[in-house]
Amino acid sequence: MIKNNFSYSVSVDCVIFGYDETSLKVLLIKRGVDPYSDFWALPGDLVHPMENTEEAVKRVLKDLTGLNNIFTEQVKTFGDIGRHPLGRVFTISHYSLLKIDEYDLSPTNKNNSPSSYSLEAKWHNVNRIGELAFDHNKIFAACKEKLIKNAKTKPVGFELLPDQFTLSDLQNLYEAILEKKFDKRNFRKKINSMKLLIDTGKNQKSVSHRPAKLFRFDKEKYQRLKKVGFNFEI
Amino acid sequence: MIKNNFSYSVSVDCVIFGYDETSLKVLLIKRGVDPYSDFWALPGDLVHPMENTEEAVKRVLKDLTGLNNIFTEQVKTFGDIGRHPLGRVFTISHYSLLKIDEYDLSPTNKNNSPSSYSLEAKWHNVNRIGELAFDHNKIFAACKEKLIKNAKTKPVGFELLPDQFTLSDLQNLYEAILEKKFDKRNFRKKINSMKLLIDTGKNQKSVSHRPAKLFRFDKEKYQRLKKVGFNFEI
DNA sequence: GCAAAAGTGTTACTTTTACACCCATGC
DNA sequence: GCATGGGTGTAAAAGTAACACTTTTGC
Repeated sequence: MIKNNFSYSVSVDCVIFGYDETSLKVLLIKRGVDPYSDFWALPGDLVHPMENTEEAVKRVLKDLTGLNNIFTEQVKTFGDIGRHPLGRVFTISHYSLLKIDEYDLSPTNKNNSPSSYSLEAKWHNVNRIGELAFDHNKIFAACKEKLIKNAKTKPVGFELLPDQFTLSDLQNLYEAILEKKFDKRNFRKKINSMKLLIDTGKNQKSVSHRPAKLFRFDKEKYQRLKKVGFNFEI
Repeated sequence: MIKNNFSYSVSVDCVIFGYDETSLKVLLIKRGVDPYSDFWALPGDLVHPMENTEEAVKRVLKDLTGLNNIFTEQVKTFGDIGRHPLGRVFTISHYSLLKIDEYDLSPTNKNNSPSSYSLEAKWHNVNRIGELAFDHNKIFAACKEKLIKNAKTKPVGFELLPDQFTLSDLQNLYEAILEKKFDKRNFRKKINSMKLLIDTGKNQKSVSHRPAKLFRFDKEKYQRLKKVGFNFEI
């Protein structure tokens, strides 16, 4: 047998999380081709010869959502023998966080062109996903675990919220990610003590209760503080 | 151009840490072949067609050290265009922790058969490594960062110590990894409160000061506690 | 007997937790 | 005027940080 060291394929897969003011969601595509035709799967694609891994991820996300500015982080690479029926395919998994209001998936949203492999894309509650294609359940689990871990120590939550949000939005989001309830006053005390939110001066409109203040996350200040050794922590 | 989706190569690289009672070390090999002949590099090898990623890692570690039981964790995959001069090679990096007393590298140690690519293997102080082959400096940095992060919240330190160790050994190790001094009494109080050490009843021998007690880490108890929600933390 | 590291408790300070009522708005 | 979620402070408890002297051994 002639030894050929260049006979593998490499793909990226994205676990795209969103938050719809109620629960944490993941964006899955329904495959339209074999293998695993009609199974729900993670969006992904082969890494092209002339692009870096991160570029492949950005391309997959752009093609699926139309958005360029999606937060992304590499999680883990899966490459077991037999994980793909067509050959040895390693996949570098990532989790991505998108502001669901910037990509409000609806049946009429024409941005939505999942990819040549897929028929449709749909948000799924993270606690209610069934059997996925390939080893995607394993990949999803690893990415969810990483999101949870990161949420505790990095301000990733803000990537899932609209630019302006209320303190209750923020608390509800963290309760959804960490699957844990917080005391309202203690939660606000902690957030407040970090001094990373900017009061926009605006309030909620047309709510049938006292309107909440709207805040923005001060990303620049966070970057500065981080360099000086500050640690975000929920 | 005919599109061939199976034209990449995938390797594993290992950042092997050790601790010699003084400082944190990393085991590097000196390359004996081009590219980067005579450069120090991370041990690694291509993933063979009929082995899983983890098997490739175990093989690399076994070939280099003769040891089977080395703790290992996947860190990050590097696959930029041009990172390898011979083609598109993705490398899945890992950090590994070994008890340096089980592999006491000396010029006469005949276990030491670094690999077909290399001339010699040598421990380097983690703070004094020069320019490495390929993008190995970047890989090393990522793995060191992950080790530091894990050391704070998982009992990985014990993988670097002999089976029996003193509390000062443990403190010195954590001071070396985290580059930070601890108060002796507070450190012991914290370790003690976790109740994860077994007093062997034995003491140090032939030291010209009061001999310290020797302890072992209770791995089984830790596994049990972890399931019930216990979190290790230094 | 002296040098060297082992071992050991108490107090101040900081952080975390628990908890209940008034406020602004829409209907 | 009532239902709804928004907004606020205080006290007890737990955890963390600072600190100094006695003990045991080898030489």
